[in-house]
Amino acid sequence: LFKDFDPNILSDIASNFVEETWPAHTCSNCSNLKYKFHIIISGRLKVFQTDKETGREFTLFLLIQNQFFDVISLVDNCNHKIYYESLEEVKMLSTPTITMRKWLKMYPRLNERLLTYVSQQLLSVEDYAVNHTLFDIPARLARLILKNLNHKSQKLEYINDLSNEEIANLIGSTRAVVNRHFQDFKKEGILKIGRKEVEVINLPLLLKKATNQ
Amino acid sequence: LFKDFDPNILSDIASNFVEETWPAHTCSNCSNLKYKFHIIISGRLKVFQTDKETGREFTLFLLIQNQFFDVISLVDNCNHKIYYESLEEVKMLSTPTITMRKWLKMYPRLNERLLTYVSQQLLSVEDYAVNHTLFDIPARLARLILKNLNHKSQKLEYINDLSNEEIANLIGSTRAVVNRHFQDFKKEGILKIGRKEVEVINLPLLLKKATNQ
DNA sequence: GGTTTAATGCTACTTAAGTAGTTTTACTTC
DNA sequence: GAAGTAAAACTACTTAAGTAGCATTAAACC
Repeated sequence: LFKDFDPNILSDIASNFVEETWPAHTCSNCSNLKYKFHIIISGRLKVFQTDKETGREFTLFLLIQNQFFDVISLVDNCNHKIYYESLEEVKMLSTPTITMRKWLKMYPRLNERLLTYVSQQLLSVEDYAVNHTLFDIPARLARLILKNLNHKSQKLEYINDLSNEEIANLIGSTRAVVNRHFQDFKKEGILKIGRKEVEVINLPLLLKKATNQ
Repeated sequence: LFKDFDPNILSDIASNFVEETWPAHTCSNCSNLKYKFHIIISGRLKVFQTDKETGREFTLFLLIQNQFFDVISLVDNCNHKIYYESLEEVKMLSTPTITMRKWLKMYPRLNERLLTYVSQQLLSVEDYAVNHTLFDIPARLARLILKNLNHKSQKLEYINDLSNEEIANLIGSTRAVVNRHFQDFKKEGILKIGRKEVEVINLPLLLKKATNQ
């Protein structure tokens, strides 16, 4: 975000950030964070929505190192009602929204970088929306796996240790349904599944699943 | 987008735009438009994805006056595979992507304005994703109506003349299902439905539907 | 004004996804 | 190594959404 900035400016900016540490499974909603901007240093932060009636959750993003939140709240008149939860201990830098807005005025290239970032988020949510609308759960599951697959190890990165429940939240389904299809994939020889661990055995078949055969 | 620009600069910019007119129901995919940036003057432009297998469509945006496309393609390394269709005659201004990128470098506040625009698009798609994941079709339909309701006339604006098919594309469903629930809403005294025309009769009941009772 | 076309309305059927509840497994912790 | 806990596996059931096909109505166009 602040790459190629003049060292003096950079140290001034840095002095306005404070380090925060959230222990694993810390929850927070937007209202507590409304007036701060955060940059993640380490750990994964789940950004989600929830329906109190049914208790169902939907994960919009899993933020990692060098990602920010909430960018939307930097933009005037944009209001974001959303929840956050750390999947493990998460370290981050934070600064008041007002300070960040001031820098946006002072250093125009920041806008450019945020534009890139928000555009990627847009593509990511678009992708989710399209998948959810046009594909069934086996296909969405296959696509999630493919998106996070390390082709060398044939294993998942970044989401490998998630429970069925969290996987379900990522594709907009429920634990039981995700598990059902994992079992099917196992029977069909597509996946090898350990506890919180997934390995791809038959990649061509998985690719076929990803497009509804 | 170019508000408050110096008149001289503005006329230079204007000279680099050409006017385009798409007749009603003109289709185009991204590959034809990859190297151009467009600003809509009049008419509605549907931005959608489609599954060739099933023929199902999903409408991401309905763009109107003063909206742009494709902003994503202005950002480096972002690639947008998407389709466009004019719902009626659409007039727009267009300029090469390269020119637009040049201006982004020259006039930093353009980045700021695009950031605002993309952020709103992000919120809009987020809203779609959350609705699709957490609510059933009656609720999504009710929410779509509420979002486009003119509270004075009790009628829909902007999407009032759309067919059941196009409504279905907006909430990620199919024509038959949308029609089924429209009939239910009619029977329950919530809506009065004419051909390509919707009027709200019982707003409290509609609000109740919007949250799954 | 009659014909064509498109949108809507309706019935019957199929199926995937969600739900509930229980059992089994494996990991953690003392 | 035993006890406790959380995740995963499995069975049975319910339901909403999608699909197919046709009938009806309204609009558009010669």
